[in-house]
Amino acid sequence: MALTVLVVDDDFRVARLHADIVRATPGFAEPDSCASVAEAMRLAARGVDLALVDLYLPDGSGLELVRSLDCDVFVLSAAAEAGTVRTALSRGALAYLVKPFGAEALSDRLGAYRRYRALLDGADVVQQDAVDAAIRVLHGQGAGTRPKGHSALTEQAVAQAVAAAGEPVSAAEVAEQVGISRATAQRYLALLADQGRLDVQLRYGTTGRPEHRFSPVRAGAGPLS
Amino acid sequence: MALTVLVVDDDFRVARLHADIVRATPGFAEPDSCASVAEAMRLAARGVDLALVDLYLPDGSGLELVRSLDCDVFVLSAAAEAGTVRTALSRGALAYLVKPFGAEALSDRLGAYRRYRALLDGADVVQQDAVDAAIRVLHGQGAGTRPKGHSALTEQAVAQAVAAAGEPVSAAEVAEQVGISRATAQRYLALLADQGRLDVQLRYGTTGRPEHRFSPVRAGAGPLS
DNA sequence: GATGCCGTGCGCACAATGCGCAGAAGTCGG
DNA sequence: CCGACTTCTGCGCATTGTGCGCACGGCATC
Repeated sequence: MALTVLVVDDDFRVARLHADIVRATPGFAEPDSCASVAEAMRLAARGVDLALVDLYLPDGSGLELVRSLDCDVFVLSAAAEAGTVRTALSRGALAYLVKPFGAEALSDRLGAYRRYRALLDGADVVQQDAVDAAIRVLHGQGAGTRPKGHSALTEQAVAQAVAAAGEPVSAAEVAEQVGISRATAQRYLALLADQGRLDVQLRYGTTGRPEHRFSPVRAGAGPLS
Repeated sequence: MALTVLVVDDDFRVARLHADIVRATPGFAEPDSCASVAEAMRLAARGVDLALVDLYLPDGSGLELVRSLDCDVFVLSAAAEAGTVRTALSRGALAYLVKPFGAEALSDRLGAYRRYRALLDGADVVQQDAVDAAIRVLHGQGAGTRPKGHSALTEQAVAQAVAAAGEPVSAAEVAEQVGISRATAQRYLALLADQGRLDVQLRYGTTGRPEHRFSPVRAGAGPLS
């Protein structure tokens, strides 16, 4: 039985992006989308397995919605205050993704959620082992499969350097920032771009090969220019 | 700052047992106890970090209490129906322990909760990797007992060597300090890092695989004992 | 004394990095 | 339009460190 998902985001482009990811993930039905607390409550009342909730909503608090919904919830939000994260988890969010994130990050967690449901739905009564296993499945290696020659720590450092830069940066600049070689920075930046997590622009105007400049993919609120 | 805990169980013997476990776990204040939903709401309103909630309560549903409480919640219950587990987690339970369980099971999870709080309280704004790390600390390996092939004495010696170093250290340095092999030091350091007790940095700059360097996790506001 | 389990060390496969360079991808001038 | 030149990217290879399977010693149990 395919799992039903409701995408709750007031930016229709973002909602569509997330719906596309759900659609592309095996085991999930065609997702619904809506843009407000009121509409989310109405659609969820029809029965839905999982809601993907942005915390910034026009008619109320996403955090309050997390508490009010009777279905499972993932929070997908640009809000990265530690207190917000804790409150969301405390109110029942089973996952918290900080925007911007790559399609694979969400897809992986959807896959993990499906396995979590399979473990708990497969039995009427569970032992402690099964409870622990289900929770671990849900929260296990959520990071995407990484090719050989790439380390999780270096990938994080590179992604953070780009995010912190506030403007497009070159491989050389990231290399200096992180303390790695230009070639290694280049490899990671290319990987992140391939995963859809970074945008690439070319800087023309000087002699020689144009420089690749990298910036975070914008999936947050506000119009894209 | 010691974390405050409220034990909610209508069996006073069980409540006392759980309170004793909390009392015996470092980093927690003298716990409060109560035996009903009404009393739990009243005591929690004064501010409490964590409630340990039994689902069978005389004046109402423990599951409803989980949703209503504004603090973090662990469910400790003999109720082992899969649907109940899912509902509890969906309503915000950060952990679910099926009665009867050993003192160590609860004590380990309290320790994991403390590290989870330290990770999230230690920063105003967090990155995705910090969110993931905090969740892993709460639900991952760190939540359980020590795996096979690890001794408490060695673990302690390794942790002390890192604490005493005053700067990030490599596995080879810890091995030399403690008098164990590099591979064994590596195993313990990796475990402690997975448990959220140590930070890992990579030392770049030479050809070959970068060296993992370990240091104590920077605690959040207030000293952890 | 035999057996099984636990924790450790050993040794090695391989993961992840930097180096250096070939060549890709531009600009510029004739 | 084309060749020369510049600047940058991508990649093969050597290097260094990690992670893991397995053997072994010690100890507890029968």
